[in-house]
Amino acid sequence: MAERKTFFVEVLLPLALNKSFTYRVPFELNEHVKPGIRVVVPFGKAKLFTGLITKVHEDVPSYQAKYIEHVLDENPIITGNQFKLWNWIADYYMAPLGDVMNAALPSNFKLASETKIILHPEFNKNILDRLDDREYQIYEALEIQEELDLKEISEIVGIKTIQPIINKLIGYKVLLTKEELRHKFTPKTALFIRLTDEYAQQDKLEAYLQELSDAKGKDKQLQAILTYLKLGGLKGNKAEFILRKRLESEGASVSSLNTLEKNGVLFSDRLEISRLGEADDETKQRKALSEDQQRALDEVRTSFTDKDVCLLHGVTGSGKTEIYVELIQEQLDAGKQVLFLLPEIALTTQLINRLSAYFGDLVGVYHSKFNQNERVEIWNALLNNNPTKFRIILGARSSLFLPFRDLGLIIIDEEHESSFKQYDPSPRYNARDSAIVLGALHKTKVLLGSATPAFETYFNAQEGKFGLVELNKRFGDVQMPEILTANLKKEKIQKTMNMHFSSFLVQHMEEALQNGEQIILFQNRRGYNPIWNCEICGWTPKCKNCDVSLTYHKHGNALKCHYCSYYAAPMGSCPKCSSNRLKMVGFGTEKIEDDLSVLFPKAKVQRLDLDTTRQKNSYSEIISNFENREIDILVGTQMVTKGLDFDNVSLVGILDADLMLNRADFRAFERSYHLMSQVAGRAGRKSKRGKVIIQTHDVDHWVIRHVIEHDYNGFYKNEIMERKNYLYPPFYKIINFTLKHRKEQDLEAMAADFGRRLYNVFGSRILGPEAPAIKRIQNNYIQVVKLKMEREASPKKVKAKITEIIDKFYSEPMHKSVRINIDVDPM
DNA sequence: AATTTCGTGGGA
DNA sequence: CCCACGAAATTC
Repeated sequence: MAERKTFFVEVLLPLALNKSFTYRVPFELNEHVKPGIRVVVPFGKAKLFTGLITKVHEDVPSYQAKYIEHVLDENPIITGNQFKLWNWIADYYMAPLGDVMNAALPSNFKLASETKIILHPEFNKNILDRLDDREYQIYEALEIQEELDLKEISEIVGIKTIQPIINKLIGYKVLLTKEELRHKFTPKTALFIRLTDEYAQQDKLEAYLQELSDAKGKDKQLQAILTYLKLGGLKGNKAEFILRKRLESEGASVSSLNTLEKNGVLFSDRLEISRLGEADDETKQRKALSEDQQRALDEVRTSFTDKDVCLLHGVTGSGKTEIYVELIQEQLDAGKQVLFLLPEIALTTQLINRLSAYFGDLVGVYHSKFNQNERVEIWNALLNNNPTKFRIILGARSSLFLPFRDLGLIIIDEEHESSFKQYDPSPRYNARDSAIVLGALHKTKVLLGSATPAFETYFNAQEGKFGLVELNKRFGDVQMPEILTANLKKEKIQKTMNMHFSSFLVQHMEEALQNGEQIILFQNRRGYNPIWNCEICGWTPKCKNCDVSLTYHKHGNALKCHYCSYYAAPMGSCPKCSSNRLKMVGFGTEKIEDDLSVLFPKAKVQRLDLDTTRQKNSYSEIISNFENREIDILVGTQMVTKGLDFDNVSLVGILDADLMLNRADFRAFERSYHLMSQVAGRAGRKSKRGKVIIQTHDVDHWVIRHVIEHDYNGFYKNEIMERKNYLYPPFYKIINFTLKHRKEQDLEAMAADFGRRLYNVFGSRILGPEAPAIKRIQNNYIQVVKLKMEREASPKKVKAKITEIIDKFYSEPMHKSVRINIDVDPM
């Protein structure tokens, strides 16, 4: 018999800790432990966690290690390259590896136990007399609920320290705790309907149809059944389930379906649905490339011969997608996988449909709103390198964590988008930059696409680090839109403003509406929502947890905080001076919607922002309504700027350019340029040159001038000098340290101390500490310290120093209660 | 991160 | 003296 070895494993747990934990392997599992395999391990007093084995070894630790409880996988669920990427992200973004794992694994893979409290099975009613009020309350709640978690119990009794009470009740044998491994996932279902077995019989059905058509007032029921049959509900004698929604949209009335169900003709059931495999039947023909596109494609290929990353800089509407399609096809033909990254909101749009039309089932969509089963399905298909499924992954930033086996190309569209950077929760990684690292790990080329490249990217292209290919013409020689400014300063003096609309804009809107053309209005989001203000004393309602004014939401008639869940009812009079002169100031999209209904009572107006798209499908619904021309004017935030192509939009209005230009942020101009030219790109497609009107007080602003002339290059040249002079990216790298604490004074003192320690090492590269514009969020005060370091500095050395300083700082007892968040390359 | 343990100050 | 809370320690 072979020698019995004692193995230990390093297990990575989904916690924000910078270390792994050592567990002992029971002999019978010796054969099953390998790096990359998930295990269930006990943690703390009674918890169970799923963790990932990172290493198997025989080094006996100095403490008594606990045993692994279960092994969950036969084979590793992550690849070596994935693990390398995790480590790179953890190092570069200074995030705990556990956080990276949390971001990387689909939540279906992560099981964590939750402590549940239940009644003791041997519990004896006699003991109830000995319970006090609180204890009795808990008992009572469990009689009703059966199972409660600690937080719920704490809410029921109204105090926070419930552990002693629970322990006492456990001693009395009233309660028990139960540790439960639970899947966080609930499958998505929808209502389906089919004929009952009885009516699925040919003769029975025919007789019934005859009966319906003879009887009076039953045509709707007849029609409902015919619709069901038309959609292929009956296969021989077998009745198939059909999506109820689909029947309804094909003309079966809701009430007749209900009646038929009541009469035992139809039978409905909730079934699990997946979004997989619903691609269009017909595969579209690929479009032939224009001369310009062909040239760009050739240039991209040439660039890839000696550079790993290439920037495709093509104006909106220049047809970058067709070039992507060619490059994807080439990889597919070579049997390789392709990763196509997009900003989250662009994912729900037409691009998916277009690519699915080209590539059918080979496209897998991976993004946060999609169901977990599907994610695991995609994960496993990639892990097994399934040659017939999901060869192209279309996804938001997290899809870069998938287990690619044979990656041939990475495409990042809308590369400049700030949503590629994750802020909360940690890891604060930039998916574009991480994807370039992923490309290097796989020895794969990376293509970045944008109409308005990020400065960092364009800079790298100019320096020759990345290849650069330009597409300056719109596809089919559609003209670039004509951009005009509306002079708010002048109109205010001449009193020709109508609410927030200049007469210039109104006039063009009228014209467009008369021609039956559609309009998009863009309004930057937060900070511009309506707030209340007392005209007499200037009082404004504030959030009680955060240092912000509450904004008014007509929907729900409430004053809400954008940073926490606090809300308040609108007050009739000012609580400070009791006047009733409370007025709304500022204008959000809601207000604009109202104003429009006054200005253009006949036009159909629709809002597109976070509020109106909260429900899952409302976004695509609004978009398709707009496409079908059921909406005349679409008012929206950033959302209207993203990759939407509409044929009938002749006018785009930017309601307030000044607000974005005047932001105190070194990226304010870059962002303004991006936003303005992206929205402008929505105007005018095939037949007619579009018009864009920018409302501003400063019509001669140099950024606006460059937008008008569609001159990215000129804008870049101007702005890059500023960046250089003021030591900003891409010349310098920034790391932000955000300190949070409940007490303002303590925080200020600690932040000053922390800043001083950094200053002692990095000198004038340290800025701050400083309170941000919003200095308190959810009852925590905030201070920010910035580090600006030379691009040439060694990130490894800098980060080692930072880690040293932070560790030292935290080792001093007085600093234990402050939290420090690190944000590398902040956006 | 999420519990468990520790320390302190208020209320009877 | 006890109890509730917040801070600090601990997790293999």
